[in-house]
Amino acid sequence: MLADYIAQMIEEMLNEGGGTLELQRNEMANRIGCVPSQISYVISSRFTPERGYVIESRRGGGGCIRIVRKQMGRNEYLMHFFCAIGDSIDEGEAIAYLKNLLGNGCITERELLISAASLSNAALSALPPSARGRIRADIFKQIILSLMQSR
Amino acid sequence: MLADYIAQMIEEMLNEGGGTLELQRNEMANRIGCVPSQISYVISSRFTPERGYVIESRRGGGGCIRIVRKQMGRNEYLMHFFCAIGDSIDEGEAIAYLKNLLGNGCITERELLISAASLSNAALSALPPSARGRIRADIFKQIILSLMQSR
DNA sequence: TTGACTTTGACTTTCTTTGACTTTCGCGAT
DNA sequence: ATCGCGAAAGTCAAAGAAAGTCAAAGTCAA
Repeated sequence: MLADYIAQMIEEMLNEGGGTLELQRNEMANRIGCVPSQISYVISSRFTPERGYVIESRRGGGGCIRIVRKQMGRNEYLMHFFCAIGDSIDEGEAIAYLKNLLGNGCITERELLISAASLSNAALSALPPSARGRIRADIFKQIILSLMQSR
Repeated sequence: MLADYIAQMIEEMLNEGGGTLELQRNEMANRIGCVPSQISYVISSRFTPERGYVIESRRGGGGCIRIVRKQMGRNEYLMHFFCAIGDSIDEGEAIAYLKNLLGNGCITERELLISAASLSNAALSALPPSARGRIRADIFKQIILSLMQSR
């Protein structure tokens, strides 16, 4: 299958590059002989943050896509929280989780403050209260994913 | 890419000059071998006030462009951002701000990642796109307030 | 047969490059 | 003083170069 072939190709390039890689979508699609969006598809379906990859890109002339593989470690722990959050969470519960993460050395005091600020009712005050839990859960999950990616 | 090359060049000259720099647009374009407006483009796209640069210029004979990298006190700096955010902000702009904060030592790499996660479209995907800018601005402001409190 | 995963391509958005045209400034001639 | 000229820099829009998005169509296994 094409997608798997491309994924394997990217994997190899990542190995050569010691875990990082910059590619040009059009150029690569050309070499392989597929449409450019196929490359996008492979990256978005296989090289996700959940699987430990960080993706950045730039459009326009000289644009490129950069893939970085982060090595997993104490990330099962974070994944546990990720799952525990569920579809919705209130501010108090979120702060309890953050304190837990602080206690386990997953985040620093300042990181807790920043996260708590992002998840606060103050930050979400423009939303109807009924919508906040849902959005807060989404934000919290993104934060945890970012923690899994860093260091 | 040309623009990046020029930007890097300016950055170096800025370092040599201890944070200030005067250049002549035509003369520089000539040296590089590009059209003069390319210099203007680089300056307006990369050396913006949002990123902490002040630009002045003089036209006419012997005219020049002067670029100053300004450093501010931490809280003053943070307040500047707080105001700059406005009522609404998109993800790209928010990330540019965060990178600036990182560059000025106001936040760490990990704190950038956490903040970027909170402000990402992914985190706000449950909201209609038209509402995201507004909420993102609120969250960003709360984050900045939390930074002003800590340390 | 259905549902998840792939493949494709048309269309959109973002960033870059270029050049024509405008505005401003300093200076020398009047 | 001031007028006019030439030397800058500013502005803007068109064209070009990538990457992103999305939905329709295809494939394949349960």
